[in-house]
Amino acid sequence: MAQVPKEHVRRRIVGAAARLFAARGYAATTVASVAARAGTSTGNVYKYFAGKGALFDAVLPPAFARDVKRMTHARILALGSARDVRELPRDARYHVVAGELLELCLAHRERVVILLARAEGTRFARFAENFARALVTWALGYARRAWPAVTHSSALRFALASVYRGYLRSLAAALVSLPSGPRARAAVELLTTHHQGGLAHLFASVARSAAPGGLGP
Amino acid sequence: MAQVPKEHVRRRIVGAAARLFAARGYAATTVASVAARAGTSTGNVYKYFAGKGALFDAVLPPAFARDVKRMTHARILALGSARDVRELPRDARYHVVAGELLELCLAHRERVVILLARAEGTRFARFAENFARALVTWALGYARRAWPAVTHSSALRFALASVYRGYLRSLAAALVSLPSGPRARAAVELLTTHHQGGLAHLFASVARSAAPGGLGP
Amino acid sequence: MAQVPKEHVRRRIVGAAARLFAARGYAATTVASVAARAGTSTGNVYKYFAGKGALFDAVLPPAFARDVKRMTHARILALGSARDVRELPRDARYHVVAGELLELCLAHRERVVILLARAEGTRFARFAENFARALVTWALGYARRAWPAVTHSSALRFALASVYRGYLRSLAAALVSLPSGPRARAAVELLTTHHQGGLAHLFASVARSAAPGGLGP
Amino acid sequence: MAQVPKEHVRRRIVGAAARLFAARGYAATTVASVAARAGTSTGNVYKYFAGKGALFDAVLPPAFARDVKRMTHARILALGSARDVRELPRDARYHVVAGELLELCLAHRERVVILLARAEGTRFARFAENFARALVTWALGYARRAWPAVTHSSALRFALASVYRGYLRSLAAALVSLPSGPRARAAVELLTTHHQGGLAHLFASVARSAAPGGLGP
DNA sequence: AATGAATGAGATTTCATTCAT
DNA sequence: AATGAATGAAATCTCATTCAT
Repeated sequence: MAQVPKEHVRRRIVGAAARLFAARGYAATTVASVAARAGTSTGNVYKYFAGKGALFDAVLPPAFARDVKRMTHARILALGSARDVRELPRDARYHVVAGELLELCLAHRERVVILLARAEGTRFARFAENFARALVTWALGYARRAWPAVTHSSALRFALASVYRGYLRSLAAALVSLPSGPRARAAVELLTTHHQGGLAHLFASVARSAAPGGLGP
Repeated sequence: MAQVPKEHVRRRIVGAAARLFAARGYAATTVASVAARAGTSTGNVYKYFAGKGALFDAVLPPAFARDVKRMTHARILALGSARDVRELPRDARYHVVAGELLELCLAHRERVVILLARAEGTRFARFAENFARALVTWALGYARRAWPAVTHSSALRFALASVYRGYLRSLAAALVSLPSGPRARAAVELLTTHHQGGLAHLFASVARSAAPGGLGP
Repeated sequence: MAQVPKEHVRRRIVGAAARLFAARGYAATTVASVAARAGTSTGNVYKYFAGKGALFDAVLPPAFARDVKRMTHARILALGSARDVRELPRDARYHVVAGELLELCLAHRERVVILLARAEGTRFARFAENFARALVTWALGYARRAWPAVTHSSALRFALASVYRGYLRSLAAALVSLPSGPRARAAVELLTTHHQGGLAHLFASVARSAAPGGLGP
Repeated sequence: MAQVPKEHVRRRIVGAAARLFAARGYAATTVASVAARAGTSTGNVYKYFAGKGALFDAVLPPAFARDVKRMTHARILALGSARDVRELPRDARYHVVAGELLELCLAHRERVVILLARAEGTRFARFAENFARALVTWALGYARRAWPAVTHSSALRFALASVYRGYLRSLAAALVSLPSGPRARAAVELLTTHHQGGLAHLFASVARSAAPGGLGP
């Protein structure tokens, strides 16, 4: 009666792959280990997926990457020229967009980690890098509005790219390491506080044309 | 090849391995590619090193990891309870220690990158993670002195760990991507500005027991 | 599926297998593809046949191979010592036998193709080769009657074997490629004209003990 | 000292592959069996060839197929409108061209077999088919000159294609089965006698618009 | 000491065959 | 009887490691 590949098994395989890809990376994960964790045989994985690549596509559909990129851009645009999020009204578009992005990430923890940090060997190997570059452009656009005195050195571009990559990875790590929703949410808020506080301090620092100076540990 | 002194060949192999491990990661680097880049043969690599693992140990001696850890700890301790680095006198111990750490990283770019971001498949696979955990402990110790009102939730511990991992990775990326010393230095300063500004904002935010609020893009 | 009589399903499977074996060869045909084309499941194929080998036996029973061999031999014997088929009377035994062989081949196109050209991997892998060898013996027997001057060199034996293999394969190709009966018949006649004309020329040439000389492109 | 992959081993591998491909076909030959027959290991084959496909390319370079095609065409063109090769003078271009083609085939026995009959699974899978089609066109061009009364039915085209495929295969078989040069030469001459005699008979038969009639066994 | 050819274990993928439903 | 998911052996290919020269 099994006319269709059992959705149950399929989900187990995708789930096992997502966990292993997120933990060890795509290249370092063997199909055999995915099968074992999914409680099936290596050969059977190929009943459901044409190959390791197709399995990856099932774990991380290309559309997902586009969504993450689009929503992140939207969040930056929604800031307008506000220097501090707290200036914005409770019902500002920013809060809606930021909330949606957070929900997306919470709902797809492993995917986010894989996309941002474990995609070695896949078409997304350079995604985090390219994404960070896009974020820099968007962030500098924001800086032009909110901190007009900021000058755009190549070191600044580089630092911003790193900062964003780190922020993204941190979000990914929080999502995958904290299984409970509320704790993950709390961590994401703290990370965002740090990230945005750091950027404000960085832009202020650069705007003063002063030598940058640190504030903490 | 009797013209080439033994030590010279050894250094060439270690150098080639360092570059390739830093660029592609340990697991994705083949011994053959190391030999080719070092201008020797695969077989000869095994005359100098017992195996790929031993080659890795030569590239990244355990002592190096300890040094990075120790010096980073020293830098945090040297902050004392200063909330802003700019409060400290020009000749404060902090500046000495921070300078030394920076020099160490600049002098061993590839090692730092490998240690923090390309150690998949080696004994240091989890180093960055563990290191970040230690940093959290030290950072919370600092927070107790500088921001006594800060409470230690597990979400805070987690966020701090992520923040540090991101900071370390960013430093690593700057070191490996910016070959010129001055540009690397500039980027490292900007990254540190962001990092410390973010932490100050984070601790202040937590200390106010207020909901955390962002400041930037 | 209780509506479908057992024998009906069996025939569908054998038919699908025959078509696929003839088109791609035994080895290159998967049981799954046979099942799919037969409109049933792989598992069910094994309800009717013990394995892929048994399925092949059903498609091409050993008796069929014997029939082809016997009738071909009969056709040669029926020639007697006639050098040209046109010498024979309309109602000569030869015409009966040749007609029967043609009908057999037309009625079992796929089987003939498989037997002569697509049996790689089966017990009939060398059938065409052995058959051709037998044909050579029979043809030399005929030559002794019709062209007594012909001498039996090993090169002649070999050439005859090849000629027969080619002729058989050509028949097979005509049978499988030309679905319409009349066109297949026309092609078979042309092939036979070529084949017999070629043999007559060959024997005449050898009988003259002259260096063989060609006549066409 | 072994700066270059040993030509000796390379030749052994190519030789073993040529023999096995010719005997069993490309698809049915495993790399392991090639290695075993070459007296080396599976893995080592990949030191010399990028993969099974590259090994095939080494056994049968694409240029070889072009040569066979070109020279065969030249042989037909060199016939002009002669109905019988024996009409041509001893020093006619035809004899030169035919001799060259024969030498090529004798020098590359296995290649010819593989090209014409054992290329399943390679880019040459349909070579024999396409080649035969080209030969038909050339042969009909010749027929227009030498036998102007011949009409071109589709059955004739088909029969000619089969005849040529058979002829080519026969040549291939002669080349690979008869190790001694003189015997192979003798067989090839007999095959050509049969082939050309058959064609002459066939064209004459069609030209008479009479029902085709056979002449032999 | 140096070379690079050779080895063999392990990864991905295919498919004949089995088995639970 | 029928289904198609599951299995596992075998094929292609990669690469750390060894070995003859």
